Amino acid sequence: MKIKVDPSNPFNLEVTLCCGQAFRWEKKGEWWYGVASDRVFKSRQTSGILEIENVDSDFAKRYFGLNDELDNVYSRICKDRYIKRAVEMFSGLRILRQDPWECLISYICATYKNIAAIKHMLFNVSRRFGDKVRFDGFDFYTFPPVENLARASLNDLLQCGLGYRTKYVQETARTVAESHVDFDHLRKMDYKEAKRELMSLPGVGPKAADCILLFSLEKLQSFPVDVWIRRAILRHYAAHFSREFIARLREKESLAGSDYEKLSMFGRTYFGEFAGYAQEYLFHYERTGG
DNA sequence: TAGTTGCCTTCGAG
DNA sequence: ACTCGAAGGCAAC
Repeated sequence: MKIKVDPSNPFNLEVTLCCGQAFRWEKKGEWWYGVASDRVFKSRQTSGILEIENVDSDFAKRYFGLNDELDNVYSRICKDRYIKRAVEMFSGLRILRQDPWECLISYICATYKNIAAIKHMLFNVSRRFGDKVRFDGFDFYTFPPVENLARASLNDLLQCGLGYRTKYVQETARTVAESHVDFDHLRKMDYKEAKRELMSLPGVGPKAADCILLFSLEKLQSFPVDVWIRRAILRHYAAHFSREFIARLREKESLAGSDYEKLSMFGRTYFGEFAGYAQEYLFHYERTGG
């Protein structure tokens, strides 16, 4: 299937897949191969044409966030020169709509890890506990179904390189397996309620919850704060906070819970209903050296 | 080459 | 309530 991408509603496949929101896409030749839910599909983009194969167009459009009106998003979040620069540089970066289950486990694994290491862990988990799918002559692995991780032994999980996250993954998988987590319900709940619910799961703090809400549960106002966003705020948005607070932030290695909430709340109120979009542009801009 | 630093943080103890 | 340190291991420098 081919989709026309015109400049008034841009899409940039490469940036969207490389900016660190999803961890299981790989480029082979000129095609990007991905596994979302239990489908393997591939995509490539040349100038104004986006090609997608092996999946229906409704799913692909939703997954790639193509239903978001980016001109509207940009006009809402472009509040200052710095975010404008980030938006211009990475125009067409979109928030993916990932599978909530995979997203949940991914961000439990993501704590205190860099992106390369996260990819490595999730690849191990998928290879060991997922199903093998052959496509275009390559082997892919679906993300493990809930039951597979709920049944997994601590030792098997440990061998995937999860470290201290092992028990969080197992406990969370068991909680989901006992159907104590309803993702469709979370999607309908408001931001604060859904966040509280997610944070009741072991291994899910405020940062992980914000990522899961943004990347898989349609909460586009969610504003995850990691070390890069904290850096961006210190450099470019310090004037929005008190002198003492900024001084404290510069000294501290890690964020206290209340400090996290203060920064995240700033993002949500300053950038508005699409704060999550602003966050991804700032994150990518800061990480790639601006 | 080998060592160090840092990583899209969370949890639990004090 | 709030601070502080520990927790795999990979990868970039």
